[in-house]
Amino acid sequence: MVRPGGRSARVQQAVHTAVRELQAEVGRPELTVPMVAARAGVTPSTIYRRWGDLQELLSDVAVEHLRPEAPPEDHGDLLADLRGWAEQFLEEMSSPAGRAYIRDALLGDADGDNAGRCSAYAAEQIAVVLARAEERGEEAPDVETVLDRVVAPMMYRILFRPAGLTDAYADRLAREAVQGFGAPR
Amino acid sequence: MVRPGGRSARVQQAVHTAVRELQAEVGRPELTVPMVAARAGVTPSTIYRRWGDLQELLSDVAVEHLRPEAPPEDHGDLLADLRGWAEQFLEEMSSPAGRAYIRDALLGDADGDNAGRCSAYAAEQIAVVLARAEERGEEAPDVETVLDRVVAPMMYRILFRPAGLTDAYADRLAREAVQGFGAPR
DNA sequence: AGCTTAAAGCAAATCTGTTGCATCAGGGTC
DNA sequence: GACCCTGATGCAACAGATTTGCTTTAAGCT
Repeated sequence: MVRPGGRSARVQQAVHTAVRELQAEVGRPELTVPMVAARAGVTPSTIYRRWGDLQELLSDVAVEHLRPEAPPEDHGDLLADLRGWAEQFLEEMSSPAGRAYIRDALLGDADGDNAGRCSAYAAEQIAVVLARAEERGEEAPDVETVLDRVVAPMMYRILFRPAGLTDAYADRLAREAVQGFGAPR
Repeated sequence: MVRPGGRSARVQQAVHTAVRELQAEVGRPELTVPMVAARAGVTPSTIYRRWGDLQELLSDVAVEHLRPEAPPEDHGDLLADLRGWAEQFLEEMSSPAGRAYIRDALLGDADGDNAGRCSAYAAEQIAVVLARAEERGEEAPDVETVLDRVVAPMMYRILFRPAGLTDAYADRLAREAVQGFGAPR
């Protein structure tokens, strides 16, 4: 059972904080479970029991970093909203830090839970953009289409070919997703 | 320097074989470097020195698994070729084993070399399909477009939402990539 | 207030990962 | 074909990480 206000919650909080601080201070490659435990004021075995190993812990922390902090900006029309969102997404995710978080999130995640959560974050943001478009009376593709046409290509290139990713690329994907959505099949 | 016929090559071979055998026998979560070393008739320090850690070793082995074994089948036209290739790709990659290999290839790979190699394999196969289409006089998109429209969506879903991936999905992506390529922008 | 139980602390034992030094096998040179 | 040079491997000792059984703590419930 999860006891939200209790000691477990405090421990989780302390451990997460310790991971973030130490990542910044000593760098991820130097991180060890005992080091995190010491900083969090906890014994290593607690961490091993709760998280299994360092990778799962890092995965947890990474997912928190990847959670969007604010809804996407409203630029007045679908294309502009989607372009803005895609540009920002690409910029954040393709940075060395962003790529590290994505890798960590995927890595310590045998069941795919954390990966699914990341995708859900993106889907939520896109859903907001599309809902606004609907309200304005614009024709809009559905979330799945935008995932396929915009998010997937960016993520694929971030993971598999991390060179030459520019705003222009994000723009083009957004444009093609919106304009092509009603195009002939 | 790599000495292809020498001891290094034999060691590499023995270690790779040991990894594959042990993955099948005890499962990947139980794998350890000392275990692999013992099976390969090698000391652990050799592995640590050559590969750094288990993840990099697994990454190496995974990339070999992901190398295509034969050129894509020729079905007589672009759409059929692409559909066939996409279906097969999705089937192989979305299986639990396939996903494990992809994850391993991506994750034990600080510099992104192995990930790049995976993408290059896919790009080669697609280039073959597209070159055939050109020879037949068919209009064909370029490789990058197919990566964006077909490979990226499949890979994104394999990694981030590993549920409900069917042949029909691969079909649809292939169809949209081919028919939409000349569509209005 | 007292009881129940999941989670945390503690400590011993085990195994993984690291490192310095000696040895060995290939490849190149004469 | 015998001889050195280079880099990779073996060995062994060590440091540190991970596991595990048992005890203790504290949150939630009656």
